[in-house]
Amino acid sequence: MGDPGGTGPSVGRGTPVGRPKRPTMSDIAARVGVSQALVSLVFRNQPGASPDTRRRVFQAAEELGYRPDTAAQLLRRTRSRQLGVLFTMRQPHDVGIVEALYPAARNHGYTLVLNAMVDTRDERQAMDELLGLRCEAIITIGTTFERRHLATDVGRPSVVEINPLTRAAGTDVVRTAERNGMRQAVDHLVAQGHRAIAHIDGGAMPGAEERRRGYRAAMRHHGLADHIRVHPGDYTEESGARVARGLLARPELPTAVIAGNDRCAHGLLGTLLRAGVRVPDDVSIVGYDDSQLARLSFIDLTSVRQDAAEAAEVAVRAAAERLDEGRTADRDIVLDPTLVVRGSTGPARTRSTPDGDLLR
Amino acid sequence: MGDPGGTGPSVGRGTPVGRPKRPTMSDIAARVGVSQALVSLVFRNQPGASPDTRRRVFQAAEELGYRPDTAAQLLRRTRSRQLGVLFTMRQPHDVGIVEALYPAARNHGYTLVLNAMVDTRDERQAMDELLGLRCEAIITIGTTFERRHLATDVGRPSVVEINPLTRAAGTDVVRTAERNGMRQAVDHLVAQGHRAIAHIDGGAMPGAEERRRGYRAAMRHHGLADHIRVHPGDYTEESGARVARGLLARPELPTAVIAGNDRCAHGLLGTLLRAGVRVPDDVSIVGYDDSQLARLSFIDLTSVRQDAAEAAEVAVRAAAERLDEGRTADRDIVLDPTLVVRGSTGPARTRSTPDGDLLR
DNA sequence: CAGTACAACTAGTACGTACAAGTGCCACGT
DNA sequence: ACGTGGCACTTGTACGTACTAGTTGTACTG
Repeated sequence: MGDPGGTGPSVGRGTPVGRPKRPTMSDIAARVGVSQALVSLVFRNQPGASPDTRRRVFQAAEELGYRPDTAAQLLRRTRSRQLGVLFTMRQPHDVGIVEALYPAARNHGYTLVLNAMVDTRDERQAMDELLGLRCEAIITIGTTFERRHLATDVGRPSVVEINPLTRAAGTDVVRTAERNGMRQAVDHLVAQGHRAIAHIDGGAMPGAEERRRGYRAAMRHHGLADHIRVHPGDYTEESGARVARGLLARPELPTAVIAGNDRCAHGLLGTLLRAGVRVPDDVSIVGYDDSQLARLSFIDLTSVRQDAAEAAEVAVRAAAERLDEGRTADRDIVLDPTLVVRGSTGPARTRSTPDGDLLR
Repeated sequence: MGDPGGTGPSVGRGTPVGRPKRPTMSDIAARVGVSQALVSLVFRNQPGASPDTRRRVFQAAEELGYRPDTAAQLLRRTRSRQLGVLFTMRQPHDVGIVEALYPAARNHGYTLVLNAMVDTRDERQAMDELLGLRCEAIITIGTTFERRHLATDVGRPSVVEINPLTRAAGTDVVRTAERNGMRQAVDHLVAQGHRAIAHIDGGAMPGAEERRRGYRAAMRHHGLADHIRVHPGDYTEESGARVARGLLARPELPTAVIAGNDRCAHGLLGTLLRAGVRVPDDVSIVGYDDSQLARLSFIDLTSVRQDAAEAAEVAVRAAAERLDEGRTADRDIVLDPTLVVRGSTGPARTRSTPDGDLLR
């Protein structure tokens, strides 16, 4: 703490022990008998070197075990063409987005620099590292991006937020039409005869508030305002499990539950199954994200799909627009989700208890 | 492909559009009225600047929104003190190790550079990026590290492999005493009266072969050679699900199954539960890794714990020994796992079918 | 045959920082 | 008065690459 230089063993502080220094372009140049500048040309694949020379340069590079020095390249280049990615590794859907970012970035001629947010490092620190590496733009995934992290406006990078917690001015946002997604989920359940449809919300997690509102609106639209039940939760399995235990303690289960995300749905599903509740015969469950979890054969979750590849592509394009085309106005990009129906939803059960509700 | 310079829109190729260049140490120096070298001293927290000057430097830095340029630092410094991490984001246990690496690296005065292996990028490419960033050592987690990726021995970085697929010469290895872990798992089950204990192996995944052998040895040790059943699988949920379906199709289930890892156990558990099999009453299940999955209340998996924090700490220390203390001999560090008993294992069921086997 | 165009190259410098080797100044001791 | 030592600071250079502005040599044009 408060030790920018880092604290460590003093032994060997000066030079990595016994490590020969790596070959540079000049070494290659000397070996081939040309200038360093020409070697640089060859590696950048630019005109100005004969085919024969190119071959010899590549061969010498191979023989010497040459690797371009990214630090030097970054320092010298006018553009770094690097995009920083701030993300968490614990949400399967976020991981999917990161994976999709690689090809998307490549398509636009950019390189990614990952920076995971883990408990032991705060957002500020992660951000600093990315900026230190000259990232031209930062893409955040599902994080609380705080604008104050950027000390001043001088040299401030572009920021694109995917599914952000809160929307900040001066940034582009790529988000899902949560209202639409919730509407599809409720429509689907209602079409199957469900009326008592509960929702486990995501509390203060990204997108949770809109999903909550979307759920309420969709329920009202179907004249089911009286059946609105929002159970507080978050985006973890345990929140789903906790709500499940709460529901089991009551005399009557809802016939369907829409979870805040797939992990939450997983916890709900697992806990209900353990308690002998049949899914979807007794209770239908809908998840959110359509992450890999939802697709597992024994989970087989109906889920609101957010297309990770599309979000990634759109986010990179937004960054490219700012960097390459000079756009300065903020963009708010809303992607439409799609309900993917699987085995966790089915027709509403006929209530067996003497209750006023009728089937359908 | 074959376009090292990257292909992208030609617009704005030269300079990020409308972006003022970031402040440097010289800017701070000019503002405070000192030399750039002194500013450098201040940031490195080295002696040679008066308290008053330090304060003014920091203040000017704040006002200008200065951020140190990592590229320039890397280029100039004799040591980068960076460790590259090659990992996959799909195994919860591996994610746990990555998280634990951050504090471990900090303790030894190192910084981490992450590089995720995703389907769209091969190992070779990821490796090159890390080396380009001057990482002094590479830590791989559960990957097939191929030595040929390092073109020559010149400037070759140290490599520490955590749970590698195959052991390569010239690298340090941090691995788990799989035999020991399997022994504990089998001992535990046998103590509960189990005899028909099956194993779903991890196929060609890291550590799988040793776990398989450990299982066989432990079974033989208990005189249960006749009950050895190895079902081929891998480290995914679906492999566990597949084996579950296979088991269900047979007349008799084993009374216990040891899965190759937690994800596999999860698939097994989920599929069995769905089929009405009670766990642990009908079948006991043991996982491997003790990842977050195992700890979920509705999964509650008895699992062989590999301590991620310990593995991370030991791996960083191994790298530091080579880099700071000049060790050159390979080290093979074996960590002992611990069985964590949870609710997925219990006493063996009494067979209800007319079968020669007796209880216990 | 002079002039020109082009391919194939080289020289020189800048990027932002770290580090080695100074320089000036003041307090101190004798 | 003179040296001595330490503090606070500066100068100069190097890191490895990219990019601009040349400089050759050769073939081609009219």
